Amino acid sequence: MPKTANFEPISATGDSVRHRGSSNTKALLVRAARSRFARFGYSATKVRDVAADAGVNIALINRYFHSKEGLFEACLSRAAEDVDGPAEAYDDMGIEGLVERLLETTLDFTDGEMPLQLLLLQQSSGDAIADEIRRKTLAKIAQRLAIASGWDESNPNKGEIQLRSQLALSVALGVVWSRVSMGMEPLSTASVEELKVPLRQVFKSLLAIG
Amino acid sequence: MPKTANFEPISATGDSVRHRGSSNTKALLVRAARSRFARFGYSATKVRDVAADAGVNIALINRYFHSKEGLFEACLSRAAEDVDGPAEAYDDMGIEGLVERLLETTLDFTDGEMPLQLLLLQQSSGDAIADEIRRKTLAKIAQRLAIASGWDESNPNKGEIQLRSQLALSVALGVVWSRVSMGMEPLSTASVEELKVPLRQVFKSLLAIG
Amino acid sequence: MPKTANFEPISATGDSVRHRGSSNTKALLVRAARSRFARFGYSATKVRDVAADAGVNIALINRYFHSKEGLFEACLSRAAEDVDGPAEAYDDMGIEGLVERLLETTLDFTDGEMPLQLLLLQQSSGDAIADEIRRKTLAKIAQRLAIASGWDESNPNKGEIQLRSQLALSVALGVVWSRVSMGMEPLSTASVEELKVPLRQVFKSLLAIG
Amino acid sequence: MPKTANFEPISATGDSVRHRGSSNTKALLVRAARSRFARFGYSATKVRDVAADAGVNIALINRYFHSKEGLFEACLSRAAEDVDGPAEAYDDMGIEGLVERLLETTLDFTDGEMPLQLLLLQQSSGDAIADEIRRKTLAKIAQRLAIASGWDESNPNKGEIQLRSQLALSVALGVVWSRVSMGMEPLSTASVEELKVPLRQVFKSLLAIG
DNA sequence: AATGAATGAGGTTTCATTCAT
DNA sequence: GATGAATGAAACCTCATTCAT
Repeated sequence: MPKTANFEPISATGDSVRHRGSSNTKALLVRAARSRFARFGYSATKVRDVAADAGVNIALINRYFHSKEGLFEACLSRAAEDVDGPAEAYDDMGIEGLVERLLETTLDFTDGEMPLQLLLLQQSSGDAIADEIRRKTLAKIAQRLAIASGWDESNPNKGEIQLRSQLALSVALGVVWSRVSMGMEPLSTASVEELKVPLRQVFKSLLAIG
Repeated sequence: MPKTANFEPISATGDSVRHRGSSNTKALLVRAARSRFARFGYSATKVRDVAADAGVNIALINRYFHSKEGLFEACLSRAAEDVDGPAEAYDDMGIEGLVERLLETTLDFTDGEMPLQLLLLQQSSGDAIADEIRRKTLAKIAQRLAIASGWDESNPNKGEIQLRSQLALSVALGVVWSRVSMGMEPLSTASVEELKVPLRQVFKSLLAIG
Repeated sequence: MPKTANFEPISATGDSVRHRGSSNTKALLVRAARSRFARFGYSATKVRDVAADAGVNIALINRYFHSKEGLFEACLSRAAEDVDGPAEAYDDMGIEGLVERLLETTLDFTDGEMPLQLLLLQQSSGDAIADEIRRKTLAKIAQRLAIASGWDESNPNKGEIQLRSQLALSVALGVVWSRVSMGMEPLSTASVEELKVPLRQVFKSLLAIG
Repeated sequence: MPKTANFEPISATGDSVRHRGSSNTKALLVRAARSRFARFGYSATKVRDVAADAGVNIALINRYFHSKEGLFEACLSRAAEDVDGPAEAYDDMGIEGLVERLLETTLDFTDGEMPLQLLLLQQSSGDAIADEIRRKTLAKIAQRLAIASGWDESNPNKGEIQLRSQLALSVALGVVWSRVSMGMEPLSTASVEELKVPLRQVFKSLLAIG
């Protein structure tokens, strides 16, 4: 007997009136999908559940995104955009600001969206296009960390800086996974302040090359 | 239309002799299954592919492990055992030895099995029993790190030590994922020596509480 | 993996003005629908494509024809009417005129609508009502051929005449199908004159009972 | 309310025991599928009904034929083979024998399979590969008729002979359709003898060029 | 009257599992 | 004990139809 537990529905909104407005529906679907994709992975996520979470009819997923993979790519693109946004902001923030920003992204002491994005980037659909987006987005994040921490084409240490930036990103991914996806206790429910101190030290030791 | 890439078969053994002895078959299946479960996740793994990798008939999976979830649990148990083995060894190794051991586990400069085990522990089947094994195994690993780094029921810092141990484990998981599963470059192909230096510093800063 | 080719849109009219007057819209829809129904069959025809061909909103199909089957029946009725029109004309045309008329219908050397009508009559929707219309329309055509070629309640050969009339109709259907639907070459692009000679002989041999 | 009548199941065999033997199952499926494809068309045919007709589980269709289109292509290939079989036999039969053979194919006074094959060749799935098979098979049949009736690269009438052969094939297709698919009465239930006379004359007038 | 969003039924396909040899 | 065929549940997707502006 198949047993794959069917994660309980997470109703996004209570009302179930028709005709919510199409621009809104897409956003609702992407949000619901990202949450499931990020936490349960691509193949364990059922489009029916995503539609139920968003409170819309299942056929709208295909109407707007053409397929389950299209929906996944839309989530990834959103993630890529969200990461793209503050690109320039990185440039002149210095190591101190960079580390604080990475802490914020990892520990999410604002609205709770960024960790889901990071989690999502760890999920593969097996589709080549989606995997390319994932890879590029992660590479871009790492590259920004590298640039902000002194990477330069002419820098003799550029190789090491790149490596350390990818390690820093890996740390962020690992911590987010342990907290959000695995729910490791007490890590998951520890206060942001408790975690900031050791993590800040880790990020500094990786990104601040003397 | 992107096609969901169907991961190519990976023959576990070169020979394809029939009737290879039923005791051996189980081990072949577990090894093949662990590889797929760890890399592609539970639901993206097809038992037919596992059987093909192991070179055995698909029905044997159900005969030996009763179900796909049974096979997954068997893989997890193996992982737990592998981790259980040197339990006592941790006790008296001190911070230095502990860090070196964690480096070894993470960077895998021996036989390449440990990273797969860690990766496997990140995969959920959605099954309550299997998830409980995962959770407990991860908790046990973290707890050992904590004990080896000074945790004690009477230690006033025991909370912080526990937290830092879980962070160290999270770092290991994140790095293994980036290297093995994502194949982040150049991190993935960097030499162990290159990575040891920054990672050692990270683990030390987390586990050595002054 | 072969992809089910999605027949390209065929704009029925060049202009795409809105609010083109509801009376005209029905005719546009019927013309577009007949073309698709006749060439691709009932179930392979998508109402969305018909609406696109006609340049009108898809919901109008249901407003005007109540359902896809209603639209199909409307097409059939048009076909029946087109065939009904010159009914009386048949009566006194003699075998010679009859054969010439059948040649014209089959080879369509005027406006190109008749072959579509014949093709349409070969398509079934699976709906009982529509199928009854089809059957009756075909029977009526055959009966006219019979009457024009000497059929009479009191004619001792009336059975054979009816049979031969149905064979003649079958020949017309088969030739139209080969030319228009299958596009059999060089039959499809042969000149009317080339085809008239052998076909005339066929029709005569069937309808002129010595 | 959608009404597309669901053609009643046609049980091929009464018993419903398991494990019929795989080689047999494929044949059962092809036979059941050909019948439905030929009579109702590709898209009106539901694989579930085909499986039910064959008395086997629906999943076996995908196991053996990979997809609905694969099943359709298998049916077409069978038709092509069936037509290929007696190829050489055509060569030395002369016009008389050729006409008799065409009569047999059309009127089917043996086992009732050939008309279904001809009907099947009139059905399109919209798939390019399948359509190519159809086209080639029909072309091959026509070409054989042409050769048997005197076609030759050096024959000055070769163009006309080809055209007349395609017309003869069209006649056969039309008659089969009227009888088998439409069930035109009394044509459909007329005795073979009644139909042979007029049809023989038609085929002769088309294929015997003086 | 006309439109675009939303719906629900039903079709094809996948895949873990079980049966008989 | 081992195998390949067969099964059934459930997933994704399509499409005719209806609602609300």
